[in-house]
Amino acid sequence: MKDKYQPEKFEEKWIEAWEREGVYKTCQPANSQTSKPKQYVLSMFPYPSGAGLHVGHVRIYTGTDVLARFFRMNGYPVLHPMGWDAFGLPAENAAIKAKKNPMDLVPKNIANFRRQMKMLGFSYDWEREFSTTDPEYYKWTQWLFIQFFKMGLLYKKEIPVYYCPSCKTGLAEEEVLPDGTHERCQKPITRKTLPQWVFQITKYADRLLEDLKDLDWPQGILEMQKNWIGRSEGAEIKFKIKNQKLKINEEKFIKVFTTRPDTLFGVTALVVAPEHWLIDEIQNSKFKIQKEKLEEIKKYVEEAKRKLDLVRTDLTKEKTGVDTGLKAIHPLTGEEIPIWVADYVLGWYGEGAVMVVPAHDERDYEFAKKYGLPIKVVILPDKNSKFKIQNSKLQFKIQNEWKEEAYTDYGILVNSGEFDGLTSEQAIEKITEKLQALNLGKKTVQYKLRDWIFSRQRYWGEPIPMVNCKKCGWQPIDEKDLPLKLPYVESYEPLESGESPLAAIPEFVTTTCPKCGGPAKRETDTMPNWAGSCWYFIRFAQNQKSKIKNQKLEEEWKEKTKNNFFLPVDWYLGGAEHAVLHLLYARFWVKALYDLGLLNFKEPFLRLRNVGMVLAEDHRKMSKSFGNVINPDDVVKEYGADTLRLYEMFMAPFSSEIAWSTKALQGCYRFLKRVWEIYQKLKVKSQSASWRTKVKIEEDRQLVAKLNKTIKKVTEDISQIKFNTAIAAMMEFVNDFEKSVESDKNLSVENAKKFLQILAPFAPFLTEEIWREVFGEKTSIHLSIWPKPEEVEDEEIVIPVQVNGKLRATIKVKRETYNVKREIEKIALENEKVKKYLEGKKYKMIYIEGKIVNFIIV
RNA sequence: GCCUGGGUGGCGGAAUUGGCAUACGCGCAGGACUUAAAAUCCUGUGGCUGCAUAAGCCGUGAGGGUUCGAGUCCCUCCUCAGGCACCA
Repeated sequence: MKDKYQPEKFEEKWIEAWEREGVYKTCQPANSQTSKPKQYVLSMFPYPSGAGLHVGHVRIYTGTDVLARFFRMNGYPVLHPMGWDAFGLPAENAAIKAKKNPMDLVPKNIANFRRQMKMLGFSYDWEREFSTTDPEYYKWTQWLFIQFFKMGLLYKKEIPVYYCPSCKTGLAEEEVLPDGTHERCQKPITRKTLPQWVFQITKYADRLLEDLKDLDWPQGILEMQKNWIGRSEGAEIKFKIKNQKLKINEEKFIKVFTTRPDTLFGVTALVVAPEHWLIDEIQNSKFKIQKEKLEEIKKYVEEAKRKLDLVRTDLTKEKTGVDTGLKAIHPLTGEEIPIWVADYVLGWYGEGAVMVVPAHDERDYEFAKKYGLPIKVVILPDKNSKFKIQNSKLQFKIQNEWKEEAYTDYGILVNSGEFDGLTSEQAIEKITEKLQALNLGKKTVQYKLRDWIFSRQRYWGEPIPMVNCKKCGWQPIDEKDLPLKLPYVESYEPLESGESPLAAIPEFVTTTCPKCGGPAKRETDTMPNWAGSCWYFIRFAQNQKSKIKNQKLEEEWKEKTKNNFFLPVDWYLGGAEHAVLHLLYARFWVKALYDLGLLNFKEPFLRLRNVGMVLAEDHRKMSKSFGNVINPDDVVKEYGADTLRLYEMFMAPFSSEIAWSTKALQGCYRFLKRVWEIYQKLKVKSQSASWRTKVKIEEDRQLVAKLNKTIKKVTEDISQIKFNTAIAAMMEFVNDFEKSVESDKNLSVENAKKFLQILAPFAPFLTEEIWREVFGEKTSIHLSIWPKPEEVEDEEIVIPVQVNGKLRATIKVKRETYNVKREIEKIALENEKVKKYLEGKKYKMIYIEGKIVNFIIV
């Protein structure tokens, strides 16, 4: 009587056995004498929500688990860890909702996540597990903050920030969705001026861009990072301000940034942003302007500053602005041009001011048309192009058609004095050179990237380890006082003042200055949820046990980290939603740590692969409110962990989105069941006949050939993250295997084991059970050595035969003759169908060795 | 508007990188087992013409091109998804 496939009967047993036997412990070769390179295989670690593991998590983690198991069996030293990203708004908001302190709630959630991960058989080295909320971990996050502060990358500044009135906290620009809502709570965002810690990521803009070229990342993600950093080359040009109130010799300039210095002669105005220093000086009466104008400007600027960038940058909105009445001097023509203020100019980009070239910039044209500014054409598509300007309307004749638009492409210069006749490319060089010679301009580079606001006015984050002393300013706390622990509090909800709840705890706030010993106040802001994930991958690799007493933190860090065997990460798998933020921040930290001499590599993640989302059966996102959530616990209970793992790897390429399909899941269950039954039959055979003894059995040669092809395919596919086709190949093999089991011919024990081994990364439970129960192995299949495919050549190969490019027949050819063209021709012509088409015709024969024959009738 | 990916049966998707299009799975149809259903197993399954498991034609978003040969390369267009968007 053969056993049925009942995963629930053995899966739990193996979870315990693997743990007891230490099967997945990280092997750190003493002197890295192994010939194979280390493989650090990492998934983006989860925020442990109360809802437990999502089937989307299961997909990423199965992906890295398959890779880790594959590399382990292939003899590579593997680091495959897991931890918890538990600080931040989601955990805190959930805690507030549940009316429980996050400090109590988070460990419960973690325990549940850990249980589910073990249930799914993920081969983590659990000894390295930690949570970003462990004081022993955030001690180091705080220490790193201090190092960054000391190197001048962090400073505190009063700045208008995005502020979420619902979450009562300041936000980074990246946390604001395009519709002006908060990415976490989806509520509208306003502006508020708050003192904030600012991280100068912009100092690394060029390196963050430059080093992308060495990364093996998805093209789309690289592009998104490039766009986000947004480098553009151009010129900075100085326009002198003319005003009677300025003293003789006192010169004031407005600087603008432009990528098109070739259009300089077409400038008919300057526009500054409402935040521009000139506007402040006008309001402080530094410049003499008409009283009505001043009122108008004040009103306009106040309104603009209240608006979000998102509203200001709404493209559909009509442009507005106010003429300041001030004039600037054109650097090359000496003409006087008006200075306007308008909110379509962004204060933070470039110099916060632009030169207006209505004829060659769409926005400027729109603005000039509305306010009747002069339009001056200085670039033509080619020498003989025609254009006309009537009543502030500009038209170009393009391909015999008059079109009303600004001409924004490159072309030939006209009305540009000595530069007439040059191409735009030439003029950009020449005009910039001339300005440089006059000390009125220079070549420069601008970035879109903005500095990173690093403060959060919330409870559930790493306390910022800084103290404010009236005498000494901001001072980092002494390293012997690290970690600065987050106090357990009764009231952890944000304060109405917009401050962190820590500000309401006098025992926390009141302290002494680490420098002078005088009275001082602690910083009460906490770090954003990104902080912990900026270096967690480093922590996993550190040998966490070695610690010499009284060792300085810097020494300890260097000892554990600098020549660390496993760093950096070789394979990083996760969702594309982290394309910019997390990945950019982590790259930034690594570069800064490199500069501090704390790391010896410059990029954290060498290979990145995205995982596609798992949608519900109805093709919508899984959500409680839709009632379409699939719980991994339920699936495992009904089908076993192996089925769930296999299904999620099989449904589509790893990076594609999939919609849940219980039917397809059942298909994977059937496959595993068939594998189970095949080996049960072999077991029966082994007891009744000679199968497991040393006596030679007759093998099915075709099946052996198929097996070796399958091993080859699976080996290649796994290392290219093509899990779906690897599984398809194994299914194909099983289709044949199943038939052969019924016959007398068969596979040898060795070969039967090989198939189990290649299936093992996907279905670790089932394969382990068979490995030990059917084959009587004493050590885990997951520590066995990956099979090498043997070259088994088919005796005959099949070659398709085309006539005039259309398939007409296939012929079988003996392997020893397949490279003899004349033989192939002879065999092909013997084929009835081919004969029919070629009878009595002249033809030319094309033969691609071993691939195809094509007869062309001439 | 700009950037990046895609578009292949009823569905999810394969295709050795220019060489038998639709592997594998789901679904569907027919059959076996069963009093019956579920489960399981077997067979078939791109479309059209045909009694046909005869023969042939058409077929990878649309149109054109290169080639003995195109899902794959080139040009033009349509369309879907994601990202960015007054960045001067």
